Amino acid sequence: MRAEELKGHLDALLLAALEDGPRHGYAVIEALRDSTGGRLDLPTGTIYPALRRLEAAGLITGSWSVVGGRQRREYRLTTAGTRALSGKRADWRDFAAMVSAALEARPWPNPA
Amino acid sequence: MRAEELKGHLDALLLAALEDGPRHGYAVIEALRDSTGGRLDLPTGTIYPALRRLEAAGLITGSWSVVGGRQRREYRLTTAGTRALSGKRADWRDFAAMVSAALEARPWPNPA
DNA sequence: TCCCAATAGGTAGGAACGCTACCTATGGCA
DNA sequence: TGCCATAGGTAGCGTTCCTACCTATTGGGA
Repeated sequence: MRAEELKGHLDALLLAALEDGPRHGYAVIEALRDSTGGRLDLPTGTIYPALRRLEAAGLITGSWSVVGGRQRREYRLTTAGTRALSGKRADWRDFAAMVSAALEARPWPNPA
Repeated sequence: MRAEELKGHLDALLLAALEDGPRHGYAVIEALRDSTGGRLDLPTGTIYPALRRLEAAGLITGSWSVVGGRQRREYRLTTAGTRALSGKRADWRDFAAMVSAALEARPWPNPA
């Protein structure tokens, strides 16, 4: 599945992927792929700018490390990020309920 | 609720609002407001361009009429629009399931 | 030995889409 | 008379995600 429709929800997914421990960008991609059964396979050009955006917003912090000769930038949630995640989870539930209601609604229930 | 996160899903909502009969733009806004309990209150600057986009795509057709001295442009689903709606409903369900999975996932299930 | 795939990071530029802020017009009410 | 609700519309902006690139290391296969 393409992520064209993700607009506005990607941040929540990234924060959720970092919830259980620090990860570097490439591992975030794999985590999202795994947690969605392969349906969500995001390109690096989506992930890396998004992580920098979240870092600039103070929701995550990144630090460089070197593993096996390769540079890694590991990100972890900040306190603000943890708070933002729970807010975004609630937003998602509201949003999903709203869209489902509008999509499934019978607009002319013909009240008795 | 703002519709900032609607990107990509607005079309489905508009088509759904037209599913039970033709409506003009203003009535579409009211239908969405009603079917979501007032949570989704979209501005005209969102609705009118979107309806024209759907018309250009052949998913709805519009026709002018005059009601009470006011011009109205009534839109109705085309056959392609009906087909697109059921496709978009399925897309929404897949998308919602995917995001929910990723948001609620326990990425470290610590397999036995 | 050389090249490619996988892993890991990144940028530049563009397209899509919804929003804000406007504008026009009618009918009815204060 | 002026304003609000109804009804249609446009221009331009900002955000965000995508495509298409680029660099670099490690390890395996030809």
